[in-house]
Amino acid sequence: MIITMNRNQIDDEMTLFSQLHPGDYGQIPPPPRGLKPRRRRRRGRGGVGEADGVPGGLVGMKKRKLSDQQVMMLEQNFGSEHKLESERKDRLASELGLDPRQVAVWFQNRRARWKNKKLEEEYSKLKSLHDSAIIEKCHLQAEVLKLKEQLGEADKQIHKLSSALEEGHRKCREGHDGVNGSNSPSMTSISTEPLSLPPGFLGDLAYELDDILEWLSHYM
DNA sequence: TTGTGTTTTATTGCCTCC
DNA sequence: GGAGGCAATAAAACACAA
Repeated sequence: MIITMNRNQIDDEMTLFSQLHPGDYGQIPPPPRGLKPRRRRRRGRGGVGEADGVPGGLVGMKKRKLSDQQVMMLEQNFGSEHKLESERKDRLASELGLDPRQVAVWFQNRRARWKNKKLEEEYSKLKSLHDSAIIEKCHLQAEVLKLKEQLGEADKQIHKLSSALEEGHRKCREGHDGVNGSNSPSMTSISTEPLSLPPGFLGDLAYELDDILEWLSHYM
């Protein structure tokens, strides 16, 4: 898997990584103060073939792949400890018939690979967390929508109810103002009958409304 | 065989720590 | 100031499709 990132992304990842793995060997150094643009280095295969001044004594050495045996041994050592003290480096080098510098370089590159792998793992972990958070968010949004619809419906019913109450009230007043007699509408005509609330729709509120209606029929 | 992409080995330049 | 670490990068080695 190839991840292409620009410098800023990499820096962000590094920061994240160092936060997630504070104890890991690779303490990411703080951003260099007054970061100078890196000087483009000159190359020239002269490095390897130079007669002198080449660190590690790789003079005249052609770049050569390490044998499976050597790699296995190095991997074993890396597995037990990612850091390489100079004593171990020299011992390993002589055991494997390599230059100590080669051993150091191998560890260097191996640490870099290990770090990249860790980063990729961390990335996939965070990505799956992010994905499930997105899904959860969708569910919650759908739920909010549903609840809003229910709320609108409840508002309508409440409106209906209060209109019915008002109507009852009005009729009641008319009854009182007119002749006390047979044609006065009784409070029992105020009924919640036309209100077809879904069962359990208003919950406890429905009981309260019944109480209110009863109370009104008593005192009006 | 050859072009192309990936991996591995090695170098360079900079930084930190002792 | 030197040793050692790291990022960036070059270049050899390797894998593999066309």
